[in-house]
Amino acid sequence: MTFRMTEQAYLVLLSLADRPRHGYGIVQEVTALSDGATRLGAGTLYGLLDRLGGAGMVEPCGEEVVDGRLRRYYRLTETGSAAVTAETARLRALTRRATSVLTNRPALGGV
Amino acid sequence: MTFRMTEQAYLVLLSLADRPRHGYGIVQEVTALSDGATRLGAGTLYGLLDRLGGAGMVEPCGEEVVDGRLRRYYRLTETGSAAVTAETARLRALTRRATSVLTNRPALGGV
DNA sequence: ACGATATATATCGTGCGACGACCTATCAGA
DNA sequence: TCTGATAGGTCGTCGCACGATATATATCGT
Repeated sequence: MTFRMTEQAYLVLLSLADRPRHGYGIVQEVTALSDGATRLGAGTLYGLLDRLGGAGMVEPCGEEVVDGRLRRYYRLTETGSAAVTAETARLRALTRRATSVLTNRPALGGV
Repeated sequence: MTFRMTEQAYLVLLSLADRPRHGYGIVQEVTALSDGATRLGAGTLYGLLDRLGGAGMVEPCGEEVVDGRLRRYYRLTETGSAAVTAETARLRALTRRATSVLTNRPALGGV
C-alpha cells in the first residue's frame, strides 16, 4: 500500500484504459502516449505491474500464445480506472494553473 | 547532469516562475500550486535545490533578514525558465491525449 | 548462413531521489 | 511558558527507475 502515483505508473494505467494489453504491448503504448519521451524498461514495467497489482489497480486477465510466444494480459480494475481518471483531472488542473502562471509573469526571474 | 524532471522538481521550478522566492516560500507556493496535494519536506526541497542548481536551472539571488530571520532567495535561470515552459507543454499534451483516451473508451476494462 | 532487430517474458543490482526525523533559531500569541 | 508558524539545514532510509542480463522465437537484410 501507500502507493506512489509516479508518472510511469500513471502511463501504465493510462495504457490499459481503453483495453487490456500484454507487457510488451504496454511498453509500446506508453511510448506512443508519451510521444517517445518515456520508454519503459523491463525492470520498470514488471516492478510497476507488481505494485499496481498490490494496490488493486491492475489484474492479470488470461494468457494467449501467438506465434509460439506467450502473451500475459493485464487489465484495469475499477480502482485502477478511478485512479487514472482522478490523476488525469489532477494533472489537468495543475497544467491549467501552470499555463496561467507562465503567461501572466514578468519578463524573467526578477533581476 | 542527467537531471531527472520529476513532478517535485517541476513544481519547484514553477513556483519560481513568477518571481524569486526563499526556501520556505517555495514550500508554501508548491502547496498552493498543487492544491495541498504536494507538501515538500525539507529534505526534498534542499536536495532538489542542489540538483536544480547543478543543472543550471536555479540560482541563489541574495539574502535578506526579516524579523531577525534569514531569507535565502532563489530564482530561475534562462535554462530553468525554458525547462518549465517545455515541461508544461509536455504535460499539457499528455493530459490532452489522456482525456481523449478516457472519453473514447468502452465501459470498463474489457470483461 | 549469419547477425541484427523485433517480439515477448522475467530477474537482479545499482543508484538516485523522496521523505521523514531531527536540529537550530526567532517571533507571535495563548 | 509553551506551542505553532516562520526560517534555515543535515542525515538515513527506502522506494522506485533503470540498465544489464537471461531466455526464446520469428523476421529481415546482407
